[in-house]
Amino acid sequence: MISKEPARRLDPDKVVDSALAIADDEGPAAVTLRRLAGQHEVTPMALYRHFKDKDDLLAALGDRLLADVVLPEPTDEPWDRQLHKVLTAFVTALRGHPRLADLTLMRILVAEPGLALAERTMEILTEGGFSPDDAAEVGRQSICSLIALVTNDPIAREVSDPIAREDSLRRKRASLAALSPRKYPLVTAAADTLICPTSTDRYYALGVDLVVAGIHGVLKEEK
Amino acid sequence: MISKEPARRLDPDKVVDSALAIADDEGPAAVTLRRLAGQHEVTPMALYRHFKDKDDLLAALGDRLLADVVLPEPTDEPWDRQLHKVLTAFVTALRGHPRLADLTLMRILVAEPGLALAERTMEILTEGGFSPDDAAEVGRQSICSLIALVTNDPIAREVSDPIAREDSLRRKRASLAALSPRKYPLVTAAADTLICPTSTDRYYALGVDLVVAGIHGVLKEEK
DNA sequence: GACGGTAGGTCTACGGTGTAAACTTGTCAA
DNA sequence: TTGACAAGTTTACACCGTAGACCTACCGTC
Repeated sequence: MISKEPARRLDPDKVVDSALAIADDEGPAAVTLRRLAGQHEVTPMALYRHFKDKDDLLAALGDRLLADVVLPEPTDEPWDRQLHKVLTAFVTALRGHPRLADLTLMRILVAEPGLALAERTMEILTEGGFSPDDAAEVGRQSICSLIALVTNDPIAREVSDPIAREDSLRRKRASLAALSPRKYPLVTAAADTLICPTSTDRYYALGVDLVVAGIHGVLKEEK
Repeated sequence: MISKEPARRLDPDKVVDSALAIADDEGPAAVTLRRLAGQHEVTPMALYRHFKDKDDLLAALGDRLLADVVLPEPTDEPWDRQLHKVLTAFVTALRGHPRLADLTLMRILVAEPGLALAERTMEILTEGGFSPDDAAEVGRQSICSLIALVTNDPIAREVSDPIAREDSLRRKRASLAALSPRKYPLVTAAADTLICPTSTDRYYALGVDLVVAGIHGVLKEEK
C-alpha cells in the first residue's frame, strides 16, 4: 500500500556509476555485463531491461561525462577568451576519465548537455566572425582534438598500478635510449618529454592554447 | 628435393594484408584470429607462430600504415610550409584507413617509419624556434590531433554499405531537425554541416591548417 | 647419409563475452 | 478479483582469445 517497491531494484544510474568506476581504473574493456550484474546482485540479462545493449550502456556513460561539463556564463570578454574558457571547461570535465573521453563525441549532438556545449561554441565562433557552416566545421574539429588530447593523456593513460606504470615507462625509455643519436638526434634528446610530458597541467594548457590559436589563425587566413 | 617448400605457408605479410582489408571495410572489431586463419586455410593457433598475440598483430597493422607515409624531401621553403607538407603527408597516408588510424600513435616511437616522421617533425619545429622539449610536446599533440582528424572523418567513418550509411545519416538529420530552433538556433542552422562536412578534401585541408596555425600561434605567444 | 633440433603447423580445451527467447513473479489499475 | 505489464531469471548459443601438448617436415652438423 505504501508505495515502497522493495522488489524493484537495479537503478540504471547506479549501474552507470559502477561502469564508470570500473572503466576509470581498469579501462573500458573491463566493463562487462556479467561483472556489472554481479556487482548489483542481479542476472546479466536484467541489464537489458534498462539498456538496449552494451553500446547503449556505453552511450549512457558518455552522457554522464558530458553532464559534468559546467559551461561558464557568457561575459563581455572578447570572443577568444570566452572560447578558451568554454573549451577548458570541456577538457576539465573529461580529464578525470581519460579512457572514456571518446565516448562523448557521438553523444554531443544527441544529449542535452552536449547540445548546450555545441550551441554555445558555435555562438562564440560566429561572434568571432565565422559563418555558421565554418563554425560547425571548426568547432567539430576542435572538439575532436580536445577529446584526443584527453584520450592520449600520457600520464593518466598508463595503467593505474604505479609499479606496472613505472615499469612500462622504463621499457619505453630504454627502447628510445637504444636508438642511434646520430640518426635521431632530436628524438633521443627529447626522449623523456616524448614519452611523458613534464606537467599534466602544462599538457592540457598547451592543448587548449593550440586549438584556440589555430582557430585564430585560420580566421585571419580566410579574410 | 628441389628447395621448394610446399609445406611452409602463411606469410605474415599476407595475414596483415587480410586484416587490413577486413578492418577497412568492417571495422577493426571484425578482425578475428579465427577469421584470419580461415582465410589462409590454417588453424587459428598457427597465427601465434608469427604474432605474439592479437595486440601484436594490430601493432603490425599500425606499422603498415606508418610505412605508407612518404615524407617530402627537405627544401629551402620556410619551416611552416615544410611542416604543412609533412603533416599533410601523414594524414594522406592514414586517410585510406580511417578506422585504423589510431593504431599508429603507439607505434610512432617504435617502428622505423614512425621515428623518421618524428625526427623530421622535431627538426622542423626546432628550426621554427621551439626548444627540443617544446617541439616534443607540440609535435606530439599535433600528431594526436591529426590522427583524431582521420579517425573521426565523418564520411569514411560511416558504414561502408551505402544504403545503411544513407539511412544512418537520415536518422541523425531527423534527430537534429526535431530540435527547437529557438533553443539551438545555430546548431539547427548548421545541422547538415555538423553531421557531415561538405567536402572531404576541405575537411582534411582545414584540419591541417588548424594544427599548423595553432603551432604558429603558440610560438608567437611564447616569445 | 644418419640424426637431433627446431620452426611452423594442428588439436583440444578452457574461461570469457554479448545476447536471443521463453519463463516467472510482484505490482497496480480497472 | 483479475489481468496486464514491467522487472528479473533461466537456459542456451555462437563466438572470442589463447594456453598446452602434440606432430612433423626440414636443416645444418658430424
